[in-house]
Amino acid sequence: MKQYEPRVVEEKRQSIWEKERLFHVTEDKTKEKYYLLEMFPYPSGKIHMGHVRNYSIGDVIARYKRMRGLNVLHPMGWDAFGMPAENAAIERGVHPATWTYENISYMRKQLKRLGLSYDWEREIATCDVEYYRWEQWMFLKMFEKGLAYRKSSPVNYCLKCQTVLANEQVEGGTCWRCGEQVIQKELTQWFFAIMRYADELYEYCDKLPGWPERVLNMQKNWIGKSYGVEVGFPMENGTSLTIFTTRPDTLYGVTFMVLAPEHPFAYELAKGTPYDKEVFSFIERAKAQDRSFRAEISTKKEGVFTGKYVINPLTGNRVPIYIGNFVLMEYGTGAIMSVPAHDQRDFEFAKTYGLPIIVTIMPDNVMLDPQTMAEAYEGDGIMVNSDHFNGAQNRGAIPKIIDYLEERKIGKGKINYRLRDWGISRQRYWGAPIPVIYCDDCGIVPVPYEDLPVVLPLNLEVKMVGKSPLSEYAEFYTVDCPICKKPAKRETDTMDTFVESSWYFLKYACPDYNEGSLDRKKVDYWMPVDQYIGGVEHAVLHLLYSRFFNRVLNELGFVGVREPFKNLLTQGMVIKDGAKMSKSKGNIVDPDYLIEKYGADTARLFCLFASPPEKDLDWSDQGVEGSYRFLQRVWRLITDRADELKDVEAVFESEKENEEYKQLTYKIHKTIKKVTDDIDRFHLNTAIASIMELVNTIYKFLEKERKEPEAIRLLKGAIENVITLLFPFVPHIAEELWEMLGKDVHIFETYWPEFKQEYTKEDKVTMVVEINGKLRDRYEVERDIDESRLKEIVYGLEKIKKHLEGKEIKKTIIIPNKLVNIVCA
RNA sequence: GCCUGGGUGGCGGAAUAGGUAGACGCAAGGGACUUAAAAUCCCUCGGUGGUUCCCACUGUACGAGUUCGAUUCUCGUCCCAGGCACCA
Repeated sequence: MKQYEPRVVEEKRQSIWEKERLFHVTEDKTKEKYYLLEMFPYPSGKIHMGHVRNYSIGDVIARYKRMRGLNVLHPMGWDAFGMPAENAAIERGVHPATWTYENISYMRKQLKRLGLSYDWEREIATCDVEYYRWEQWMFLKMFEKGLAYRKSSPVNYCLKCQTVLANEQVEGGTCWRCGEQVIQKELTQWFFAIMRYADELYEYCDKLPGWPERVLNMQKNWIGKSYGVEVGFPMENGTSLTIFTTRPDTLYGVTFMVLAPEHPFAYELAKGTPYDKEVFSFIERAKAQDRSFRAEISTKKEGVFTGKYVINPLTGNRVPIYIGNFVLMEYGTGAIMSVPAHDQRDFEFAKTYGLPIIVTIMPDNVMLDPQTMAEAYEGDGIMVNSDHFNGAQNRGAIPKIIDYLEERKIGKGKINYRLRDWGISRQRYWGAPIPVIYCDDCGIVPVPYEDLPVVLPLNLEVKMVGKSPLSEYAEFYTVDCPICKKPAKRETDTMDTFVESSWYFLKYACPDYNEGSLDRKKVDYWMPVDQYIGGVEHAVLHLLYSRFFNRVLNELGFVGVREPFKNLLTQGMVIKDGAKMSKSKGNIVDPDYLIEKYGADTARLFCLFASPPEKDLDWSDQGVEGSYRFLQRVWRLITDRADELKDVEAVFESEKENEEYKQLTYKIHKTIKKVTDDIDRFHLNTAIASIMELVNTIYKFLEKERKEPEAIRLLKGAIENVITLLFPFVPHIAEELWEMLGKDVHIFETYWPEFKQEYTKEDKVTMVVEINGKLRDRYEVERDIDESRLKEIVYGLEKIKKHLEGKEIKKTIIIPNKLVNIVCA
């Protein structure tokens, strides 16, 4: 018997795969296509367990789909621009490009060592000029359409990373990458107009049945769609103050207005009034407050009276205007109407500043009295103090009130979004240059298409200074204006790296295409991605940006589909000792060590078996041992009798007279069915469990000496199935064993076993016998037994008779082939 | 506060349409083989109690409900994880 040496087996199989270009695909119209994609990694140095897990899951699906005859595109590449490369440059004096490409080559080797079935001929790295030049090209197209624009606005800025961050990249006031507190800074930046797609991105969430509920929920939360109305409150100077509210049903209860300190009217109103000084100092104070501090719920709500009033257009009441630190300029109109009776914040503000409270919604059970109310009533009820809306249910009245406002031209129904446009400028070096030139005379001038790419210069030294390296490098930024030819300056900011990952899945379809950004024909053959697999941490970032970018490219005519990812699987994290595996926690397991010790097949098997893909995986060294043990057990099962089995013709079903043969036949077919169904619904852990069961059954079968030719043939059939079913999970050992049985590996690559329906159900079933829902006995009968015959048997059972003594049977419920429940008094 | 998920043995996890709770694996205990160990193989393994080759009761976070029957459906409570949050 040959010892199981994973390393030898795996290196042998991998070199064959590589030599035969087994995973290379081309567009084949005669076959059904299947685009399987896993989120590409950032080349940080080495792969980690999260990658091993993600890519193992993907590889099972890729290999399984290939075996089922689909034309599978399974690519891999590198999200290669980004900050860590610059940090490495600063810390170790190595150029970001060198660092990145070295990491790529090491990590590529690691992924190959895992036996992942990628078409490496389609590999892309986003830091490659041939990649980002087309991104610059897309930027110019977006600029033409007004989808890329420049504006000055307060932006999130991380002092440690020395760059701007998009809203999506700020987590609880801290930087998503380094965890440093994010500050607000007024800067002129480039933005992508993702808000134009806010509604569609929101509404399409309901048209993505293949996405996890959780992710769609997160995207919806992020987009934050809310229905309401904009209402103009006339001011005494003749203009009007517009506010946004989702609660027009409380309009009759407005007792004051509040403006954001940044509101253009804020200072204007107080000017020249006795409140002038106080208002001015309040605004300055509020503006100086840190934004994340101001956004804290616990921060005290403060305000100041401007000395001016508006008229409530419904009641004619004169209502004072305040300025408050809790009103946000970015949301709605930067001004709110305040209804202290029905909004807790307004209530607290009113109490502090002694403002009146008017109740307009009355709950069913209590009478609200403004004098005694201890808090705002935010629930539903009957409208009161509301003129001709009195007596209406507030919820039902909202559309009618909006109609009423629109008829009188006081207000207009409006939908507001929380989503902001995507700020893409980064004051960093290691990214794709934004292809724009600034000319004193001509203004913002896009780089002409024929001048692309704007190449990121590699011959400069990267060191940590306050500014981006490019802004210090005259050779880069000194340029003549393409229009007037006078000296001008090139943009020195680079694009957010999330731009690269917003379209890489399209480039995989045509990696070598050079005549334009994308080869529409090939893109249309492969898109959409049939299955996308990656971590849930990108639920709003990458996945939302990609949905946006794909729409833009759809409108520009480069891709036929609107949504890029048909099905999404978000795999859980890898946990060890109760915490996410990470260098800082010191609880990492190095994939290299694991592969060295147990081999790639064991590493893959453990990751797949220990928990279902979407859940977190609890790392267990003993669990790895267990997976290794199982593979050795399979190895022995075949190698111990390979010679004996080699020339035997396998059968997958055997005569019904022999009970043991029959049982094994059933087990074979039931396992094929179970594994097929389980892979289809991503229950990879239970698929493996059922293969283990089949192996256990075969060992049981072998406890008796098997000499009859029929037994040997059936044994071979069972073993062949173990190997084919295992193949997507542990391809190296499976192929090796397959070959040992004298079989052709090439057939195997495209073969998935079929089960016979008749053998997935045994002809004898164990019926459960319950009395009043309590299990009392079990009994084996023929499948589909006649009901009256069954009752006769069941009533005659000793244990049942004992329990039924002296009781009257009221009815008997029979679930065919499962259970009998006798209901008695 | 709002919106999603989730809570099952010592542990990771099964139970696809309301029908045998705990598949499969890990750990643990016992045994076989061995001079010994490793490896391998076999047995036991939710809890409590008993007349202990068997039987009873109990058990899927907690409390109700629907049902002949609930881990699964409904309502309420508690806890955990994630998202959003002074968003008007």
